[in-house]
Amino acid sequence: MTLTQLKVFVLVTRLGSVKAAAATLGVSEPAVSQALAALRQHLGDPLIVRAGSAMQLTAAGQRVVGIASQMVSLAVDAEQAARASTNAPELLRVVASSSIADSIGPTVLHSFTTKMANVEINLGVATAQQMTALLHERLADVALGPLPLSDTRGLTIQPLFRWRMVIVGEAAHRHAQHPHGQEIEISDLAHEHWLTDPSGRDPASVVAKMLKRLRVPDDAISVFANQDAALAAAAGGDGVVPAIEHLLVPDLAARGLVRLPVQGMPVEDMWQAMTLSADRRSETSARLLRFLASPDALMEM
Amino acid sequence: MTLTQLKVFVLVTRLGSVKAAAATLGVSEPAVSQALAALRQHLGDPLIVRAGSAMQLTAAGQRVVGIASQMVSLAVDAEQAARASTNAPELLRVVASSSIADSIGPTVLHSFTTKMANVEINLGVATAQQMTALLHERLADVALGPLPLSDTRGLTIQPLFRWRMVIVGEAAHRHAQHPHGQEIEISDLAHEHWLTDPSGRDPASVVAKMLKRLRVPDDAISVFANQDAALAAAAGGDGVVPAIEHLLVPDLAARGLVRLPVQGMPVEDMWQAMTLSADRRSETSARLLRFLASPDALMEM
DNA sequence: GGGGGCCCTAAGCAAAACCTTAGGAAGGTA
DNA sequence: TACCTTCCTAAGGTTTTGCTTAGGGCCCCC
Repeated sequence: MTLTQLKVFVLVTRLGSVKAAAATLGVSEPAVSQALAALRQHLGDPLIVRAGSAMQLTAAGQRVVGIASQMVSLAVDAEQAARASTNAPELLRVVASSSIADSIGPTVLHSFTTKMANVEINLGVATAQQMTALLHERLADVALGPLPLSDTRGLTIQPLFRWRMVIVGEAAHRHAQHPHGQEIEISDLAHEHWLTDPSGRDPASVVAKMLKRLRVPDDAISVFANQDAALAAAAGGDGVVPAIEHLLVPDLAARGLVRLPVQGMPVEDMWQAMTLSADRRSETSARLLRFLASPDALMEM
Repeated sequence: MTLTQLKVFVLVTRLGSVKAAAATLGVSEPAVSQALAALRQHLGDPLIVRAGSAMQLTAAGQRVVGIASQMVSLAVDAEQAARASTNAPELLRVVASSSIADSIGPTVLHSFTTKMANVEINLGVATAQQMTALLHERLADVALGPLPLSDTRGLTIQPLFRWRMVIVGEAAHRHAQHPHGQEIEISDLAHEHWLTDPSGRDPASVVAKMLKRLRVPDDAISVFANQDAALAAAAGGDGVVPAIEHLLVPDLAARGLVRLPVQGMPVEDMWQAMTLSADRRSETSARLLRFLASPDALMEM
């Protein structure tokens, strides 16, 4: 029984899937499956079994998962306690959606570290579902992203940043040719090829919700490392991009791109900052949230 | 950071010595020292340092040891929870002094398992100081032995068995020649060679206390695997044995041995049964203690 | 009944954990 | 000063973790 095995078990339980736990931990699926197998053998119980499409805890699993969760949490406590007692910088583990990690995240977090003495920030990328799991298991301290679809009980959620989604295509795009002032329907774009950053794969993101509403098939969606790469592909005529307005460079036209005049666009959405509920988060996490709500931080974003 | 490393750290802290922790875990001293070194490096703090003859926790060590202790305890909980949920026999880890483990321990514990359905007992040997550490860190459930010299706060202690110590030597021993009815002084035996079972090395035992009072040097004490082996050596004229009266076979004379007529002998002593305090011990541990206090168990012993 | 998604096992490998014996360093003690 | 106890490091070994890719089995859904 190792702490790694316990962490894996807890994550599989919370996410309801071996595959999701593997993605969250950034390892392959067999890695998770084997850690689970080792724990199962050690404890002499399957702990969690497939029940149709979901997974279900056994009786033993139910009792063990709470204990395992405490142990994972205490392991974090131990490391934090040691850091705090040795004047080592406090480590704040922040996870953010791909869009945020590629845009306002680094800037505003760096600004926070310069204001706060002796704090070190670690920024990772996750989906909204992963964020809730990572927060609950104390594997992350602060999460920045869209409002999760999953249960948010036990979390403190605070508005972070209001942004607007626009659709960008090549200047030569047929839908860019409409007479000035005339808008197209979003449904006209249902059969386009769509180019997104990794956030487009996050079911909680506005982009993914829109693509789902349009019933765009998976093979008509290409995921790029970031929005800029998607825009570069769009300039080559590969498709259209659901883009974050403030991330668009001013010289869009120079790159052969235009905002498509889609009705209802831009769509507004709000990114959120999340931590555990007030009594279970660290003081520094709370300070970061307060900073993110301050005018200073808003200016930076 | 592994659970093994945490267990080692907690034991070193409680026992105040790397050497003692190694003995308790049944491994070599470097094994403990290295586990500690790995944890020290991982947490970036020495955790516990030598301060003269004792060891002292650093600030970080003080904060970490409590967390580590909880983690070790939770690991035990997890295994017990899994066992309980799968109808596997509950495991009761009993440690006893060498004398008890070689005499009444196996008998009375076996009797308990037959009375209790689905309980498996694991019997180990430890000194009194080790017993308190093992109980506190939940590495043992019940301890049977002499009253510990160390702090017993947090423990429940219950009388187990009253026994009497006598001194046995070969029939040809010069002190066996005294006129009938005339006793010798115990101090007359200060320069004898003493043969004991491993309990003689436990500072909390009556035997060790007596040898210390007589200022018997270490090289005048030979430790045997059990009392019977010590008696066999005594029959060969190797020395005298501080023996447990009820463990003496009736045909002592046939083996060429006699009880030496020492003044003040036999000395009475009480073995104790110990667990964590009532609210922190398992129900089965409590049942074993109740059983050990019952007339049935007393009969067996 | 054929895909497709998800979980598992197999095989192979690198790294870490964990143990040993041998010997050095640092402290208290005679 | 010399010695002894205790802790640590060094060197070398086996075992366990933890990861990968490859592929088999099961279940749901069409």
